[in-house]
Amino acid sequence: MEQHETSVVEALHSAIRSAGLRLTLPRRAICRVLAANSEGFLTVAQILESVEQSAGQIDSSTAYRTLDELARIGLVHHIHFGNQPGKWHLTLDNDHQHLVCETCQKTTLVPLTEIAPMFNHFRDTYQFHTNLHHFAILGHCEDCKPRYPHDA
Amino acid sequence: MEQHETSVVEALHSAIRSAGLRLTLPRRAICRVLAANSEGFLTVAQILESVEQSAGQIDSSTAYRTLDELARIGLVHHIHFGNQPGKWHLTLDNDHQHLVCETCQKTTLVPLTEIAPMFNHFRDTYQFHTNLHHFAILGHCEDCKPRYPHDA
DNA sequence: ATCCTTATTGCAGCTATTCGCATTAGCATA
DNA sequence: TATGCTAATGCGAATAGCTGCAATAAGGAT
Repeated sequence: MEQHETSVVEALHSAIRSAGLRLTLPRRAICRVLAANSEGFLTVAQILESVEQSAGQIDSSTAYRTLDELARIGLVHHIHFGNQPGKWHLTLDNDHQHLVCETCQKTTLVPLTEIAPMFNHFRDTYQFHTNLHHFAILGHCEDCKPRYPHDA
Repeated sequence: MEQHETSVVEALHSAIRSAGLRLTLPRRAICRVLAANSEGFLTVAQILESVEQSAGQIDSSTAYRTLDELARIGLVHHIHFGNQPGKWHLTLDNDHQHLVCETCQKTTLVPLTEIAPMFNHFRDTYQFHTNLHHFAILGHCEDCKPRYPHDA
């Protein structure tokens, strides 16, 4: 395992611990897989497969529950592209947001500073506290033309 | 059926026809149910139940496919609240966006004019065309305290 | 009114995801 | 290091949602 991966795993571990969650074997294994694929979006099936190779088998319900917890404490996103199974993605950096193309899944990072004004507006005007961790913005990139005019 | 509901149904019918889709019995039934609940968010299970009372039974796969088509031509949203089944909502008016509380599901409407600047920014800066129809903003209302500090 | 093309439907079966509950194992404390 | 509390796991079963395909029915053309 690379040095960088190791430090990502350690960061995840300490985040889990400081959120008051227990650091179990399945959770360690999932953290390792996520850290080894910090660039990509993984399905639960892919995560289970990877875990099985490095550690033992874990139950899929455990994976779903763990990923939900990690999302709740802000360590991962989950995104649905069209009708495909949901995908999970590390979000160690909390300083940007994702614009994801629903067609080609190209992801563009937007600094939080560019979108914070809108969320501050929601908070001040509507007393609504946006959950940035669960929040990814879907649409289309320039290359992937929408099928219907209204999709623009 | 109220006068208003009737006109909503007719608007849906003509939108379906002008999108090049066929106006079938199951689709008519689904339109009627949506129009009768234009304020709320309905699960597929609720839609099926309502349809069964007014018209005959329709298959759940037909409902899913019909709702997908309606979403594609911009007549409905679909939103997921946490881990609950997805919900569908009429969007005849395209002039607002939804802020949805993940805990109590209270929904706040925000005029599109208040959020358009951000999406225009995405378009101009990143060539990213946000899909407003599939897009709902999740978070927490003032009354539903987040369980973890970072959720604020 | 009938015919023809093909979009839609219903069915069967499958994948994805969730839930309840008894058992196990973190980890705080003694 | 041993003990106790309870969060988390694994299993089984249920629900949600999707897909392929043969049969059906919209709706344009005759």
